[in-house]
Amino acid sequence: MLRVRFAPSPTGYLHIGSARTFIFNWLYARRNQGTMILRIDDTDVDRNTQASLDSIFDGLKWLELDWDEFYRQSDRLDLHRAMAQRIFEKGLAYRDFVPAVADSEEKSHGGGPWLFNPGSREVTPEESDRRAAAGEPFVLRFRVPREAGRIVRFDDMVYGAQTKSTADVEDFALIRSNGMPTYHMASCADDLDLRISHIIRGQDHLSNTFKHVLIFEAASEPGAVMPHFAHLPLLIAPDGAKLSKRKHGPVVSVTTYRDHGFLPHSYVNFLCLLGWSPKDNREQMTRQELIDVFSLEGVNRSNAVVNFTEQDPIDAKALWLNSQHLRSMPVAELAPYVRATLEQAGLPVPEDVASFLHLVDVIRSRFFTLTDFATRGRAYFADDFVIEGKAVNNLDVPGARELLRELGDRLAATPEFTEASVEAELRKLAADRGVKAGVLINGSRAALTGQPVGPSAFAVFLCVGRQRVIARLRGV
RNA sequence: GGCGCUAUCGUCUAACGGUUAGGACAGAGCCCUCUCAAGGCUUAAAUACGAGUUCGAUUCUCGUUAGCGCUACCA
Repeated sequence: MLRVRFAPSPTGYLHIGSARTFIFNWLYARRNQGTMILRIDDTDVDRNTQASLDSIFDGLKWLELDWDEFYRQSDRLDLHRAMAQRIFEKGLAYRDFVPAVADSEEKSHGGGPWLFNPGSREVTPEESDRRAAAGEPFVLRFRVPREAGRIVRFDDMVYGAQTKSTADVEDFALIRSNGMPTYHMASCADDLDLRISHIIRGQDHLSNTFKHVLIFEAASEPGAVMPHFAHLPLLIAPDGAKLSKRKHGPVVSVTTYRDHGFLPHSYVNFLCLLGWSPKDNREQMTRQELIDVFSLEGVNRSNAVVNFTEQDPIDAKALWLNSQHLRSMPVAELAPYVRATLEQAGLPVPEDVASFLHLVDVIRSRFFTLTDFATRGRAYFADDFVIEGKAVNNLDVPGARELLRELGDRLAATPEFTEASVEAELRKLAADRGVKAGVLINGSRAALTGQPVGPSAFAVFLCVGRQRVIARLRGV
């Protein structure tokens, strides 16, 4: 049975890299009828925040991503400690009574890596037990094998065969002196206990995996199968640095894209294209298509740049992809998002469903985000819109306002109100007054929508509705 | 410093020894057109560098350089 997990630590908002890790896990699970597990890795009590946890849930909810099982590590500390104890009893871990050094530089300088505190490995079991019983604090460390030539190896489904000499692996901590398991201990214990079959996570854990292999080997029963590993390339900033809120601002948070009016799925689609490819030049894909085609073989090995600037936090390709989805998805699927956007902006939603769908269908052809419906599309829903500068230019064409008012009068005098009838009326007026139809067409668009650009003008007349058209033209 | 990973157009990527190195976004131009998008066409743009293996390297090997990651009683 295939089981994957996404295991964030609640120490910040939901990062877009984390979101992508969730998505790849989720896609892999859904693709292979597996189980998606959400596990909150909250063993660092000092840094955990409720706000961060909320942000994770909010982000995943917005992206419409779900999971089948939920755990939090703080509920499972006994399991972690028991597994550490088992490793200790096998002699594969030892108590280190040396206090933590405040400055970690102290450890590592001097050329080679820091491996362990001198003497701590050699403390006799009797002395160790005695000092522990006396209440002396200690950190439980893994006793990394020190025989010359000992190699740790594993196969990564993305990065291939990996090896590392144990001479380069330090005696890492399993249990802190305050009794809390470390990330490595808790993560491995849970992965084992939850029978995770594939650990799919960021590449920043690639070198940690050697430690995890050591823990798995020490903690599992003989013959137990180790999880498979698949590491994902990182998402980085245009300057090559890791994305960080402090340095790069809001681009790193999924809420930024939500607030910019992205469709959840199009953002998922965009994230998928960072570090993964279906290899057939397809870019715009539905969620089902993504599920059908996702595979670890398609995952890249080099980091992917999220292309933003200080002026514009949105990657141009993400915006393009959003517009593609916005314009091509079934309008009935889009409508609820538009409805929510309008309601949030305090705009009334047309009651008649059919005409609402038609309206959305017409105006979405020029929009890029959901936000556009409430801003550039405001005049379709409310009367309190402002006429943009460039649109004003269209009205300021000599004679335009008079003509538009007259058009309003003529339309008021004609009961028929279809694209064809409006066009006929407008062209007739232009011919009667000897002006180009464009003056009336562009002027109408400006007067009716406040926008210099938009859908075909005659479609606009119908979308705005007869009453409003007449009122707006006459009031120009 | 040590160890690990990575390296194709500005960006995302395709090409699992033989291609005029393909696609997409962004850029430029043209067409279409009631505006603006969309769409169509065209254009500019890349194999980090150096060796080696091979009849032939983007592709395999080694080195250099660069970037990233790990090197915490963070995750």
